[in-house]
Amino acid sequence: MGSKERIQRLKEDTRLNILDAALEIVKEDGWQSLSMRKIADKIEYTAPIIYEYFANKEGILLELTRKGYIILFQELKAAKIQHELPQDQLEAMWMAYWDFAFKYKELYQLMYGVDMSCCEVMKAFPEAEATTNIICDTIKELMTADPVDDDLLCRKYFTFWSVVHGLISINFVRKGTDNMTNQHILRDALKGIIKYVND
Amino acid sequence: MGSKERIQRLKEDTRLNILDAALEIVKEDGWQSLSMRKIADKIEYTAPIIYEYFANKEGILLELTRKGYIILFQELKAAKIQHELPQDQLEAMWMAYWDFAFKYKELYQLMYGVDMSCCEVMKAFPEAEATTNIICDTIKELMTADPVDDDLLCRKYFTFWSVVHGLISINFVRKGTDNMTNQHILRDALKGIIKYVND
DNA sequence: TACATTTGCTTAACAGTGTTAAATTATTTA
DNA sequence: TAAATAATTTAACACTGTTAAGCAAATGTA
Repeated sequence: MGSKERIQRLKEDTRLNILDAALEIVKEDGWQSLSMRKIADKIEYTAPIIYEYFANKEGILLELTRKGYIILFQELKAAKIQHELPQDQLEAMWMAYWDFAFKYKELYQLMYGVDMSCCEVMKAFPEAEATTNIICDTIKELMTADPVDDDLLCRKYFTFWSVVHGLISINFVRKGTDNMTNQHILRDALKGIIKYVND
Repeated sequence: MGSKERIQRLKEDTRLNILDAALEIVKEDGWQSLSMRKIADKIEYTAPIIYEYFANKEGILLELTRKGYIILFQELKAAKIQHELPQDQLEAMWMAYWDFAFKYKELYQLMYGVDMSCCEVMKAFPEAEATTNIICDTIKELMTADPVDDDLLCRKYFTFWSVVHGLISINFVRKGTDNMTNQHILRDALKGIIKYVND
């Protein structure tokens, strides 16, 4: 009677199907177009069964947000271990962050969109904190002061984040500008901040 | 028979009332909560009459966006004329931009929100272009090369914008951090960019 | 003044949204 | 096979934006 586990596996399957379907719809027609009935259509069920897998629509969005942070963290990690020096690691990680934003545009919009309640998400998800930490750790290594001022570290992280996020936002909004130019701006800006990380 | 004009004035009045009501609702409960029926309630009418003043809901949002750009431009102008040197003007203008974002938080969200179709708005509104121009003009004055490379100018403007917008986004999301600290970060970052505007 | 016309506004309706409760069907258990 | 349980759907509610039809009051015309 291992059918219990088989059923459990099937349920886990449709749970993932729901998330996949949701992301697919968003990729096709944007976040605004996402609806419970459309998801149900895609997985060939009716809307109410989704509520057996998620508390509500926000539950789905939250899970996708979590998924986004997990992917982002992996990409940051992969970028980091390819370099030795902290300054190189830092640059590589922010470039990876940049790449993530465009490779998983929809997830990035969900994670950092103005309309979303990122504030609560940050606290709720260890995954979100992990991405912050892996970067802050590297900045810390780069800072010469001992002990490192946590407040200053935080400010440095914000400076990085704002520059990169700002550039990404600009790119989402103004699709006209070619990606190469902006990547150039980004790299220049990063080098500048890294250079003056101790001031 | 000046009643024609009186009626015209009344119509213009309710048009403005609709915009005011919309903004008020958003201030109270956020953009997500804004609905045609709520607007109608506030101006003591029923929903369909709104369509006599605006094509649809997006028409209202577009008009509010326009309003936002008009205000922003005025604030930038006011900041600019209080200084002589271009570098001081530039810093003052970006600080004014920062202040605008928080003073008119809802309008800023509408103007630069990720979900909005800013791309078309930028082209459609002369008001949006005016704000870009007043800043670009000042950057131009600061650039020593003659003739100024338009592409480089554009990149410089983007650098500024991304830093400021990024910091503002962070502040909207992480309300915990105190405003003073971030304003300090902003001023530092601005001075840095201004210093290295010719490289 | 009496009738016709236009205007202002509302009610009703449609298609869509998220969500819940009841009804139904299928599956498993005894 | 009958009872119990699980899986799934249908129906409904309260919303959303938006449109068409209807009504009532103001206006123009004779």
